[in-house]
Amino acid sequence: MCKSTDPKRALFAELATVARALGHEHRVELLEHLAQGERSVEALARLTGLSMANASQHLQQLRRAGLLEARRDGKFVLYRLADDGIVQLMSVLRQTAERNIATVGALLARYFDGRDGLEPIGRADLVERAQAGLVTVIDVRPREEFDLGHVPGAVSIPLEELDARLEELDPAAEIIAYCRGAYCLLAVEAVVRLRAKGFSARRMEDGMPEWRAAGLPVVAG
Amino acid sequence: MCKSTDPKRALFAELATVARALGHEHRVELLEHLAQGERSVEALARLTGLSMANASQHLQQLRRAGLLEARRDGKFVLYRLADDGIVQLMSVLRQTAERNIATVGALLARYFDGRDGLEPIGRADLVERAQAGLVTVIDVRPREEFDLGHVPGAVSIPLEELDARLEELDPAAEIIAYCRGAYCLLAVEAVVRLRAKGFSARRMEDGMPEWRAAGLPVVAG
DNA sequence: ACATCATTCAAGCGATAACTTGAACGTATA
DNA sequence: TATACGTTCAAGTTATCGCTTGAATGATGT
Repeated sequence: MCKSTDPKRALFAELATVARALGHEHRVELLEHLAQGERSVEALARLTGLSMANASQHLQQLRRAGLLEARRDGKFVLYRLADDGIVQLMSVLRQTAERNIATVGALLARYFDGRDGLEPIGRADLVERAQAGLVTVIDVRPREEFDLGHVPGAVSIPLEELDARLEELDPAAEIIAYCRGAYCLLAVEAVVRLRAKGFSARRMEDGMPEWRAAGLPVVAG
Repeated sequence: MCKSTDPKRALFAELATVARALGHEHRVELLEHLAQGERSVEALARLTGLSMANASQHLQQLRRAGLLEARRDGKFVLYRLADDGIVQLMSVLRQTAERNIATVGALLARYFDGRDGLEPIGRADLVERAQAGLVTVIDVRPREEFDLGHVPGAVSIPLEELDARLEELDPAAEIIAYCRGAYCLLAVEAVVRLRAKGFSARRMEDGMPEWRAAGLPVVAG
């Protein structure tokens, strides 16, 4: 009667295939890094602590699911997200996990609320205040990620250099730190340190991938 | 230096747990049915063709991931989505799959474009034309799903009854059919049959879960 | 109390996934 | 051409998943 059974099942299977690709801790971490821009297998293996072979296999799995694309550049193979919408998928997945998993809520409470009492500043707010010269925006990611794209007007101060470069910062202005995204704690760490030195500091909501996904301007190089 | 490694990994693991719960064809299908409203294990097993024990295990897996909740009603255990946001998660997952998986595109082309040349009508459009009395809206899902909630003014004509009830339909009005969602082909089948009988018919975009998620009014009973 | 029915649990089997190791492939440099 | 290095492939081990079967649990009705 209804001929939909077969193709419907096939579609469910495709959805499941994409979901299964997201269903491993290491692949989520790889995607989180790739949300910053394209990376070589070696760089990803180093960032995640995986063996090359293992990272390569996970990356191929993600590519088979259509989430990643790869291109060759010299002796390197560079992977990148196949689509900007994948950032949105990760974001919705994160929201669901936040709402549904008690342990996530507990972790957030412990690592954000406990260490970073102030609310993060929204992106729209930030643009406004930056134009008014009220805030100094710092990018605390490694410099290579800064070079691949950053918030206009932001200063690159990787977390490692923060303590040594405090004199560059204006003690009168509020300092806004950002990093890779909602679950990247580099900016939280920066805020904690800056406050300990007497600065007024907050972190930006989310991070670079969400900024990019929101269609806001990005400066590279 | 950065103490984020441990909790960050834990968060990635939580995201992966939620994603893994979506990573099986049968669980996607169960969620698709549960997007219509709460269902007993027996009903879900019947709808999906799974054994009771198997369906039960998949449902428990979804519940452990925080996607479902269960309550007891007499001798039945009724499962429901833990959160309306899960519909959104499924929707984004579907969008990603559509963009990324060639086979999904091919399936859609074959089963939608091939059989249903006209574009589906949007929800806003539908509301407007229904108020103007220009269209007849029919709900081709099984009656039990209609009873749990349907578009205001819609007539329940399960697909099985369609051929027998053609005289109820106004040949002058355009007929809009809808069912469970983007991947439910009941409405497509209805449109094909109605056109074969000379009616002017289209399907509504998506289906009941998305209608509900869009905040549009729903009538029950 | 007993029978009934929906659901869950427990055990067992086959299949798949994750990780490691070592070798093979491709590209750049000496 | 030979070497080095990034990447991928292939094989093997361990662990987990999916499904079935049969028994156990929990609520209902006779």
